[in-house]
Amino acid sequence: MEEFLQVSGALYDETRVKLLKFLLRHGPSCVCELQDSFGMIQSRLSRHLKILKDAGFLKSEKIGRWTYYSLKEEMDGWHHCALEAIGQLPIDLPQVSRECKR
Amino acid sequence: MEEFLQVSGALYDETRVKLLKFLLRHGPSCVCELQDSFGMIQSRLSRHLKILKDAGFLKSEKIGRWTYYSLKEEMDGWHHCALEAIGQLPIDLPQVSRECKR
DNA sequence: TAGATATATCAATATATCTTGATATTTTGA
DNA sequence: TCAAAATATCAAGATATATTGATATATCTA
Repeated sequence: MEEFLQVSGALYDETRVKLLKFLLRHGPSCVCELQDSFGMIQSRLSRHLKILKDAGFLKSEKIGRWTYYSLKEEMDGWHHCALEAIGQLPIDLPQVSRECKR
Repeated sequence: MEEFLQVSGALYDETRVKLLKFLLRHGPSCVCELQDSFGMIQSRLSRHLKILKDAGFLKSEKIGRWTYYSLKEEMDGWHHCALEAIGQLPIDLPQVSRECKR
């Protein structure tokens, strides 16, 4: 039950749904890339990514000073179904923007 | 998006998940039956049923002075998948209790 | 018809979640 | 080695949601 609620909670936020859809479309992205694309302040973004990761939707990999977030490969039916539904939502995503200095 | 969030929000509450599972197992139930089974005060229960109904999980039928709630027959994939996940949750449900005087 | 039952809704309070700004940590490159 | 960049986390205030108790409405039955 606890895990089910954690997943539902992760999905109950427009920002997080958009992040999932963005990663679904554009693949692995570093935090600063998402930050620039969404025009979101860093602490807020970091928090939402953590929630999505803790709920089992994302994995992260640290490379140098960048952390790349992407969708987990292995997911159970419930997660998978959620992503499917999100993939079909008719919402506008921001353009990819990379102002981070690498 | 709005509807997706409404559904996620409806699922982000232990009480409501239990209600869905109860109705999944026991079929149509009147409010007082649920009230007695769950030992929940009436206003609280009524509120949660309304949220589940508004989110597209339940329908209600008024018969005499009773209102019966049950799962909607027609549901999209996202709703359906949620119910499937809930059906598999290993949680204890209350015994069916009918103290309402009919 | 009056009283009891079933249900819905509202107002007030309690609790949880989100946002922002500040701070801490790690890594890189000059 | 030091400063800047990338990221995470924490504290405080703002916002949303849940719970309770009170009240309103409709229906049944004596």
